[in-house]
Amino acid sequence: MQITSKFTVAVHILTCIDIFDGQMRVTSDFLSGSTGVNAVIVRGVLGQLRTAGIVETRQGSGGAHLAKALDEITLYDIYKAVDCVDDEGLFHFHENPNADCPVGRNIHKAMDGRLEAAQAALENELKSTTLAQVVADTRKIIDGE
Amino acid sequence: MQITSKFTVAVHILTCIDIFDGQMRVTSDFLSGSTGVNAVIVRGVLGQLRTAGIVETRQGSGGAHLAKALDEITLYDIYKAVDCVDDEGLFHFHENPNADCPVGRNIHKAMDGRLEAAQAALENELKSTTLAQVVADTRKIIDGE
DNA sequence: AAAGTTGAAACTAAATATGTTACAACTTTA
DNA sequence: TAAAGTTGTAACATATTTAGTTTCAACTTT
Repeated sequence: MQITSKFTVAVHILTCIDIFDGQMRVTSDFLSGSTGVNAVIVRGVLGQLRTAGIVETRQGSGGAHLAKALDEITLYDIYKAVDCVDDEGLFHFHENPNADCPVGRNIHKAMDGRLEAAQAALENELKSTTLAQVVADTRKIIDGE
Repeated sequence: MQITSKFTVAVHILTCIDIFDGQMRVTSDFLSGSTGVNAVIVRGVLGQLRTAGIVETRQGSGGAHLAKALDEITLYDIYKAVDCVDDEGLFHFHENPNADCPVGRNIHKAMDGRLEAAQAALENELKSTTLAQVVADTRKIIDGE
C-alpha cells in the first residue's frame, strides 16, 4: 500500500509554480513535462488544489498561481486537498466482525483510539512542515548545483 | 487509500488467540467466524505472523498460539508482519520527474527527508503500543458488558 | 484408516490508480 | 472576429492491488 503519487505530484507542481512564476506561464502542459505525469492528471490535481484554495487557475488564459503565501501552505493542506486518505480513516477495519463473539463485537472499540492516534501522528508531522521549507530546500540544492 | 485490513484482522486474530487460548482450539475456521474474513485469508495472515515469530501454528494439529508475551508484541511488529506498506515507503513518489528541469531533478531529494519523518511519526506511534494494551482494553469492555 | 487441519497454488472478482481520448468553454491576440 | 492555445471534465482503458474462492497435498490426532 502506498499513498497516491498525486501527493508528491502536487508538491512538485506547487514548487514549480513558485519557482517559475514570473519567468514563464506555468501551464498544465509545462507541469506535465516537469513531473512526467499526464497533463490531464495534472489538471485534475490543480483542480483539487484550486478547490482547496491553494492555487488559482482560469480557463483560457493559461498559467497557475499560488493563492496563499508559501509559509501558509502545509504538507497536510496538500495531503487533504488531493484526498490521500479515505474518510473512513487511514486504517481499513475489516467490515464484518462477528457480533456473537465477545472479541468480534468489541475489537473495533478497543482499537479505534490507537488507530486514530497513529494517523494523527502522521498528520501532525505533515502539519508541521510548510511548502516554504520544501521550496527553500529545493532552491538551495539548485543553487549548489 | 487505506492500509490493508489485514492489519486490523491480525490484531483481532491475536486478541482471540490470547483470550480463547486454553478454552478452545483457535483454528483458522474459528478465526474466520470471529473476524468475518475468509479462512484462507486468515491462514495467510497467520502465516505472515508465524514468519515474523509472533505466533506458532502447525500443520495437522489445529490451533494457533502466541510465540511471545503480549507486552513484547507491538502494533508496529504486526504492521510490519502483514506488509502494510511498500518497501519503497508509505508515500509513492511519481516515477519520472524530468531531469532536464531543475525542479524535476531535485524535488525528490528535497522531499525525501520530510516524507520519511512523516512515516516515522506513524510508525513510532505504532511502536509505542503493545498488544497487551489492546487486549487489556478488550477485556475491560467485555467485562463491563 | 478416518476426520479435521494447515499451507499453498491458481484462479476470480472488485476496487483503485493512472493514463488516454475527446471536446466544450474560455481567454488572448493577431 | 477568427485562430490558437488553454482549462475543465467526462468517458473510457489499462494495470495493479485487495480480498475471496476452489482445490488439494501434507500433516496430526484419534
